[in-house]
Amino acid sequence: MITLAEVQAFCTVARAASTPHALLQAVEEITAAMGFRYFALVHHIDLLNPGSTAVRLVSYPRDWVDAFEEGRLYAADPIHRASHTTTIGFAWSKVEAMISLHPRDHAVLAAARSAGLGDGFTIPAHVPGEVNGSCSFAMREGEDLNEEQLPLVQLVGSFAFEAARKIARATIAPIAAAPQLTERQIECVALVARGKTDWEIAKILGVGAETVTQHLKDARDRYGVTKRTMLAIRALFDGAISFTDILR
Amino acid sequence: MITLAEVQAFCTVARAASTPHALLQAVEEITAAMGFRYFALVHHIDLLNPGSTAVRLVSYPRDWVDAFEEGRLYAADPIHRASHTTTIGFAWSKVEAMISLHPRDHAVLAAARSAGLGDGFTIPAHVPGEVNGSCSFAMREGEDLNEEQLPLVQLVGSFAFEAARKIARATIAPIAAAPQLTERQIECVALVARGKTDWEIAKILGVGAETVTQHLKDARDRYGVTKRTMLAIRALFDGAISFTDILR
DNA sequence: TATGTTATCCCCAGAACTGGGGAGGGATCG
DNA sequence: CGATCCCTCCCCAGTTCTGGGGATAACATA
Repeated sequence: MITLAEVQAFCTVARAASTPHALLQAVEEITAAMGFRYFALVHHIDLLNPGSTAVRLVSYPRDWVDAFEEGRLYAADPIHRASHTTTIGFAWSKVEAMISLHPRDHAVLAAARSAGLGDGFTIPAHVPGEVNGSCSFAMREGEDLNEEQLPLVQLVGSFAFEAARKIARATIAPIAAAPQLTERQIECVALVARGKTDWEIAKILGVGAETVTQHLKDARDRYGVTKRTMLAIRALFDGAISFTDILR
Repeated sequence: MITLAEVQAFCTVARAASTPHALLQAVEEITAAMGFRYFALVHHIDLLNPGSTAVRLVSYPRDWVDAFEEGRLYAADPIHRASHTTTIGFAWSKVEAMISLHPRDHAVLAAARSAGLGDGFTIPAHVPGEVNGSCSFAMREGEDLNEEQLPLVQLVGSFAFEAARKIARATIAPIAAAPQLTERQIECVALVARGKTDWEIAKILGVGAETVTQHLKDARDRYGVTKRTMLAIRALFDGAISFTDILR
């Protein structure tokens, strides 16, 4: 069982780390201290993309890393998907309660098990306008998570990710600087996201249809997209609109 | 100085809380136990919006809450802005190092101080596709933060926010059970979400354009929606596709 | 064997979106 | 006062979606 003091010490070391290697070492040490065997500290993007400068520190079994990359699973991994639905850490055994699993997802999880991964704990890391990431710690198969210390594991994960983010920040190209939409544009986009046509939006807002078309034209321009679908999704992604605005 | 055991106890209580009131009480207690005077657990959106189902638990000085709402500061608050740039908690005194402050921001901070707020600590809470949020704890003016326990404060903030999020979500009528899309349909929807036309998707998948149109027709039927924008957003919401698939 | 699901392809007509162009009024800020 | 931004409205041509109606073949399953 790790102590709070150890976590704080790790936090200090991680904050001071200026190279991926230094951070890797610190994370390796604390991973072992917490009783885990493996960890993965990653941004959820195409790991095969050669231009990628994202965060990536991994100590998973070689077999699994290979399978993961060759199968391009970074896009399909149910653990990653689950991490997009919460702000706090979660045990992998609880994933089924968080998202609905496709047969394909079960296959991914089975593949991970057969590569030697047991249960694990993943701490999500989201920053609006940046690619999402997470920090995961895993046991060998058959070993059990120590429920008691999961809060501390979450702290470690958060600090580790932030440290990695700080190191990589200079080189990561943001998806795009989030442009600011005007109030009217946001209202229109929110209604677009609810499947309304320009004409319907115009009726709802009490303006002419041409005006709505114009607002959406401007909004598309700001995001540099050409389709209203992309517009809605980009606005969703950086928080200009939210699911709670849309689904009621 | 609060202990880890107390944090864990709070976590259990918060997780079990089913009403805003129950959570409020728990947060109030632990706020005092941590040596803070005030807290604010909020989604960063228009607090005046009556239809809002957002998280909002606040115990700030009355003066400040009023000023905040009347001035519509939720959009401009530098603390909120700063919370959009990180994944871990930060002391308000460090905000200047995180974002550049306009004269207007200094005015906001000065207003907070004159309402009786001293230094504080804010834990960001982001979930892709939801409005951003944060959990803040504040001292009275003149009192100092206890640096030692900030990691634990961060844990409390995270757990509190997630609990509030869970409660807020439960009060919303649950969306119709997520229909399963076929693999091909999901591929098409993922590409729709990236702004592709049917013709482009057909080229990418190596099939006829009519086929793509058909897949999307079927997918729309399953979700019971009539617009591809809604289709993409619904698929995003229940995890059939993820931002990771889209923004790459 | 019958049934259901999935994936593939085809046609068409009307509705909706997109990207160009333009214009006037009001507010704010230096 | 000029510059800039925001909101409002208008026209047009071309592209794209959407909702109908079909079809065939492969595959699993009952």
